Amino acid sequence: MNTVRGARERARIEVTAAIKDEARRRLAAEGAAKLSLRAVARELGMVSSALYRYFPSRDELLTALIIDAYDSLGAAAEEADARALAAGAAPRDRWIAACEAVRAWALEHPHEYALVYGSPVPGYSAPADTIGPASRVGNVLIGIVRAAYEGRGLALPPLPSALGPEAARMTADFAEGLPPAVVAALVAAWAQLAGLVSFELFGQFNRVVEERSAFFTHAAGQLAHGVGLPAV
Amino acid sequence: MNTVRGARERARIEVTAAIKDEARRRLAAEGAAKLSLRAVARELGMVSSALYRYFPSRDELLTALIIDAYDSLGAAAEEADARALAAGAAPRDRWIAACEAVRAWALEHPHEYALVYGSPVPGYSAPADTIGPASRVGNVLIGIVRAAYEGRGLALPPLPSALGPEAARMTADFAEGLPPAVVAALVAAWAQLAGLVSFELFGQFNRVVEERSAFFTHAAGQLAHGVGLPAV
DNA sequence: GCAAAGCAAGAGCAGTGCTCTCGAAAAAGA
DNA sequence: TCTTTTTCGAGAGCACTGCTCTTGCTTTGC
Repeated sequence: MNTVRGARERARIEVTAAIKDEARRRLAAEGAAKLSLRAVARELGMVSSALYRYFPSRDELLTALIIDAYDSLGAAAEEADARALAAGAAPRDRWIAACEAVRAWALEHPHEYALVYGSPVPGYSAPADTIGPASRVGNVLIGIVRAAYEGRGLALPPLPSALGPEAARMTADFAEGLPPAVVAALVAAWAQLAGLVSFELFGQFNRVVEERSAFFTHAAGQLAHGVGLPAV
Repeated sequence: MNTVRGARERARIEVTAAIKDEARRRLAAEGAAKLSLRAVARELGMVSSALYRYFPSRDELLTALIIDAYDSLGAAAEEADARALAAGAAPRDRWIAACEAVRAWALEHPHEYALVYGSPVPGYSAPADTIGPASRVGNVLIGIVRAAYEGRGLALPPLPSALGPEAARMTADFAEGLPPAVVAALVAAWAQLAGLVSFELFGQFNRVVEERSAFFTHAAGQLAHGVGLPAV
């Protein structure tokens, strides 16, 4: 099923890719709000109605870009962790490396980051095709913590009883084998990481934090501590 | 300067308020992306060009809504903290109360929250009139930590030396008297709080966290611990 | 009482997302 | 190989957007 049938099918794949590329270019230049199908079509030398053969609506185009962005961000985190692992880094340093990779990717692709972690029109529920790519960053973090845990265990204060069942469910769902308290801390740390990156990217740190890079590294270390990663 | 001069000035104030109210209504109903000046004008029985006498552009209208949202959110946090304080709550419980007030406000006004803490078109720098209202929530958090510090001091691990000058500058800028390590942790916690709320609001916790409320309270407690607030 | 300023209305421009129809080209079936 | 079906690009068109400019009317300040 991997073979491309005919010239038509091949052309379709190429045109679809060209549309996404051009859309990504315009996204990087002007942001999601000003991304217009007509402008993309114009730049590609086609008429706007022709574009609807490839994407049924502007939102569908954006969804495609979102999936690609999740994948790109996830890959960046995975690669950074793999590099740290190959260099023999301790779990805490792998964690920080992964966090810094997320931040670096976000700074390089601010509008794409905003697309995935900014405000996706509250109330909007992401289509199912996004949930796989969306979890890649989370999985990297889980993997790091799991490696640390399997090495020598992790010391974390016990969960309040109100959260016991919920943490157990989360553990069963996507982090089997880890202590529930660690999983709960992990999910929170994931959200907090995004908060740090978003604040820097969206200007909330203007006039507040100047040494962004050093500050972020320190905060990432705090997050590592929060999920129980030992300082050494 | 508080007296309203004539009927014209009074009318101007009323119309301006009516425009903002209607815009807020449409914002809550459909989100910022679909907020249209023409629709607001239509609903108010005026023609779209008339609206430009009150707001020079759509972005200016949104900026006005942003300022109001910051103020409303800040007031909610301040009130929650004042209530907790009046009830004799310990700093940690005041902290959690303030965090929960932020979350509750966000859940009640999702689109307005998205307007201020979502993606404000990266690269856009907030106009100066927003920085006052924007810092109200931060000031609440600072006040709580300050009360705890002045009571009995706070134990926090020392800062890495790379962050010393930056933390000292932040301390001098908006949290005079607190230990720099606490101020750095405070700023990070503020961003992390927003990350937690944003993730819940923007659907990132779909299929991940179910018991949102209990989870948030637990995470807020972790944040309190991170800034050094004692558990008792 | 009168000139100046403030205001609403309307027309108009350039742009948008999206739909529909039509003719040409490619693919599939006979 | 010839015919039918599917796929595609182009163009016109609809309803909408932000925004500007001009035209009169009303309120204000002198």
